[in-house]
Amino acid sequence: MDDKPYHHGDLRSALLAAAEAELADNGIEAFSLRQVAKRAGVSHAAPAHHFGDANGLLTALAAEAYRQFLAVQAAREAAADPAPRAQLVAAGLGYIDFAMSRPTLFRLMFGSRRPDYTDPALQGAAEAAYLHLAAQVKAAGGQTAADEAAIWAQAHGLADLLSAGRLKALASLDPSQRDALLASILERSLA
Amino acid sequence: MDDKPYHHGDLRSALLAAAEAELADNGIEAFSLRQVAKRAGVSHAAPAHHFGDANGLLTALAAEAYRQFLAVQAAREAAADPAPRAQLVAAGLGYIDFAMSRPTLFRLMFGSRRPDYTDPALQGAAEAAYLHLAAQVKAAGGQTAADEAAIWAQAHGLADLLSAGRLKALASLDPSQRDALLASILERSLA
DNA sequence: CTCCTATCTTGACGGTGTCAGGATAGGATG
DNA sequence: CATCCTATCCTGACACCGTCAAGATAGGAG
Repeated sequence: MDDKPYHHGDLRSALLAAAEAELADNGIEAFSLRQVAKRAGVSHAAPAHHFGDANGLLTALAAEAYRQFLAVQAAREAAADPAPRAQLVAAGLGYIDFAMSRPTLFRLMFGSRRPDYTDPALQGAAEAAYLHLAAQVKAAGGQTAADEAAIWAQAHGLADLLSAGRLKALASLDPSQRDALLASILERSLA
Repeated sequence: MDDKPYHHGDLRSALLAAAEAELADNGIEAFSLRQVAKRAGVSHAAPAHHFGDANGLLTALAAEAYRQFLAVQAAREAAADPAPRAQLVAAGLGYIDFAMSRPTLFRLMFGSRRPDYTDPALQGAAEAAYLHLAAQVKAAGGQTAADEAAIWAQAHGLADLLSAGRLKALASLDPSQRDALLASILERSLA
């Protein structure tokens, strides 16, 4: 039984984990800073010192989410054919995989204005994810802004619709079948 | 100067308009039912009788938004080449046009869980928009679920990223140039 | 041992959504 | 025309929320 020392030790990490769990349970609409504090076993005003305000917590969580977002894509790429086009498709599949397995985090990253994108940490993490995609597009032979927009929007659209449960035909497939179909769709957007 | 009669006359419509304005001004995160009531010049509890609760108002607003969403697409189609593939591209451009000109409504429709999709009115309006797209895809020669998903996700991804301001390269173009580029991207997703 | 600073708690404030109960208007019924 | 009746709208209350100010505590620096 953990007694509760006055000083938590690593409250910042605990609050981030509690926030992610709270977000997954109740959705971003019902997000409550006080509930997060209660889940972490701490008073309602404790988060203020680490994150400033509620949006500050969500900003830090979004930054961490962008890092995991990139990690999922990198893991997919490492397991895929090293040919540039195959790597780009693998990145797209990772993009979609993240959205489907962590839908509320994905929505926090792309569908909410609560995170503060002027925050250097978040801006850096989001920029890193974007630059990775841009580099993949260039390596695969893409040269124009249209090439970049096409593949990005294709992956993003699939990710957003699937994570929201709006593509029932694809959502009901086995992961392997679905990946094959998604890969074929992603390849359509390569010039 | 409008005096305020006890009975408003058409409070329901006035509240929907006020809600849309409030949404456009402050975003969905800061949406407040009391602010909407104040903007409509009515007490804070007046909306309850017409919409039940706050999500009820947003549900009705989302249903109306889906109708306008479809109307924008239809207007684009009417002004375009009647060939099936051109019609489908025109619908996609209307999809994106709506998202860029009414970003908060678009986010309400696709990026929020506050509207209640078990509501018959909303379900019907959203279904109508989907069926229109499906019919366009079929008319243009699409046969598989992949064809439908590909064009839908392409349009949706472009719409979502553009309305969120994440595709700066495309957002800075003239509308006519942008439409031409978007059309070429949409056509990539046609098998 | 003492102080000092970061950390956490308690208490308060205005704002929010929702519910209960009362006031009003305008049409339907007699 | 008079009466009722129901939809419409208001007032007041409640619990919850985010944020701020002030106090309590811990653990290291000197």
